[in-house]
Amino acid sequence: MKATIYDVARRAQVSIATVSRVVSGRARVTEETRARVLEAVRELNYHPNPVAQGLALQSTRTLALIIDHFDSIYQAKIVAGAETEARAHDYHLLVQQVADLDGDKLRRLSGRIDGIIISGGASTDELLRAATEQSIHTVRLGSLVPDLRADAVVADNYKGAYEAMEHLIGHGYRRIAHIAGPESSPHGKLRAKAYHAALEDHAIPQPKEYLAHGDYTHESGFQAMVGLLELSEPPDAVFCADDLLAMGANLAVHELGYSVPNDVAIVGFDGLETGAYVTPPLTSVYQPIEQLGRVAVETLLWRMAHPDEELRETVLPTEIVLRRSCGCPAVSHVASSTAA
Amino acid sequence: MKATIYDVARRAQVSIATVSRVVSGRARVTEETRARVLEAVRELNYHPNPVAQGLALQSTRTLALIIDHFDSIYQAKIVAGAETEARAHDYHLLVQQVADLDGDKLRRLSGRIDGIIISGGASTDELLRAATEQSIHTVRLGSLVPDLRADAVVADNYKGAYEAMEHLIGHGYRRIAHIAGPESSPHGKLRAKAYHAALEDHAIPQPKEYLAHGDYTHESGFQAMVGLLELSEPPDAVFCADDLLAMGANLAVHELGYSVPNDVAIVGFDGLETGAYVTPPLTSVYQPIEQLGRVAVETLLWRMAHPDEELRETVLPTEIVLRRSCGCPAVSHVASSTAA
DNA sequence: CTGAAAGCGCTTACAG
DNA sequence: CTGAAAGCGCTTACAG
Repeated sequence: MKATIYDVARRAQVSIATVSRVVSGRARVTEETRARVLEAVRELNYHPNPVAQGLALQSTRTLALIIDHFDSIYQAKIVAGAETEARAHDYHLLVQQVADLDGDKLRRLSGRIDGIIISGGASTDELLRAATEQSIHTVRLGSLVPDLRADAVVADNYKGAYEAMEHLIGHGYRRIAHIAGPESSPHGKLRAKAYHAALEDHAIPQPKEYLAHGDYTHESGFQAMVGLLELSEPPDAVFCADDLLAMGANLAVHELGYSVPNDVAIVGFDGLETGAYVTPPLTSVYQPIEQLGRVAVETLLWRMAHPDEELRETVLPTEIVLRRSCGCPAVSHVASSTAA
Repeated sequence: MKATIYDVARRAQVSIATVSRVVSGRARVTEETRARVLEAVRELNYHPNPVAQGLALQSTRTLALIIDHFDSIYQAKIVAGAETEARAHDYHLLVQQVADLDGDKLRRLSGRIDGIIISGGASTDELLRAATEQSIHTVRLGSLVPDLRADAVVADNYKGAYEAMEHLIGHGYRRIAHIAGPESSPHGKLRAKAYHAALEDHAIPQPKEYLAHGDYTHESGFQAMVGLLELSEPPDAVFCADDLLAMGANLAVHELGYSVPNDVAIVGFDGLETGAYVTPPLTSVYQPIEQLGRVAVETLLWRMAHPDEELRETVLPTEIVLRRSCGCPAVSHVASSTAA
């Protein structure tokens, strides 16, 4: 029922080679034959079978996006950006949830894709070696890693976090705690590093108890904050490694009868829209998540076209969004954001 | 560099047919040859090329998930569920953002997938006709539609919304408003219908001004609530078509100097975890979003195996999660939820 | 049980 | 410019 290139050739009285040429536009064809072929194509509603093309061309025109778990708005936005950019270039996007991608899993996937975008944490040394061997181009959602043959796309985690800290310090807070991400998070590590550096640079003490850990969930932020508030000298400000932690922390402050930002100020990271709707609206470091997905695809496509260029790392700027949880007297929950 | 079936055959001293047989396990082979082939497979690290298999078998073992835009936690969870289930059956998942999928776009996709899961709103009459013509199996994330040849997977929107209304009525509220979803949302329509029915059944007046509309964003919920509060007789409770609307509405109440739930109670829909972390924690109708994605894939796979069975609609139950925005005196932001 | 061969639907040197 | 043919890497009747 589905027309093939043979059907078109027969109807247009030409060979399949000619049909292929006019459909692909990759070679000169007489205007007259071309018209005949096009006519047949339309009549039969012919569309080349992409699988057959894939076999002949050794290219699938599909990319894979690999992230350990698709369960938060972050992943949704990465997918949104990546799919949009892929589609703009006539590529398709496959998604896969794999935390521990290895050479073997990669090999099973490799036949159906031309390249992969992989969440920073899962792109291990072994994996990249395997990818290289199978000549699968790879871009990391994360920083460049020495000796790993993978381009990188990442937000400026360190700088963003540092600015958040300077903002808190500027408000006059001097007992600043940090609820960090899990140990396994490369981004989290950079944000924690900036936390320490900013305090150090401003000669502000940083007691060990002021460093707590969560796993990027609301509840872990809640728990961490409870711990912080039970300290004999609780912090007067907390910088959280992401907005979910910050929202959890914020509720904990309320639950224990304190107030944000009067008793303790809070700043998050990600700049999620939802942060504008908690009480008080959450100050946060915005990172362009959807754009990260878009640029990752862009980079991958570029790499596929230029296999021998040197590694490229794209660092996207962050921007602090001032709302009220930091102590700023904002006019409205939306108007005060500096980000577009 | 990548081993093909020919390489394996040569090494094992058999024909490619035999290699295919042992690798696929679809036919009897002497234990001895089988061992030789397996040995060669291992040595060469052979994995069949899925594209070639796809061409030969006329099946790609990949499914497409089509939703207009991947930008909220809802879509992330659908992807999570769908990909998990697909992977469990050795299928892959392609995602695509298309609001107005039509026969033509479908045809371009059809060569690379065996079936599609499509967001309710986009599965029009025309589309389904096209899908049927191309014998592409389709499952709707939404209700069954008369005369449309597509299985359906959906949460019990009507019942969930009705229960939410009864809960508010049980609290004693009598001026209950509704912030509905956009006109284009099938789910939204059902929730609005339940709103009206519950009031009707309890002989509670429902002034026109109490029906507002949003587009499932925080900000539209905020604006709608502002409008409601400016009424000469503002509502004392508001049922929102989703949690984002509810969070926006909640902030609006605070911004205008009122209190939730004392001045106006709020109930949302979706039961997002994040709703537990606003102030006050949001009562909501939980729907198993990830499971919707999982069951959609399950249904699609079942349909592919049983093309002639009659249409199937799976309705998943919702469950009201009592937190504090409705007026319930909850012990903790988490402990009071009735949902697991 | 095993192999030779055709077929899945394309693309692209190679001739003419 | 156009066609015949080989090739992409598999699967599966059909013989033997």
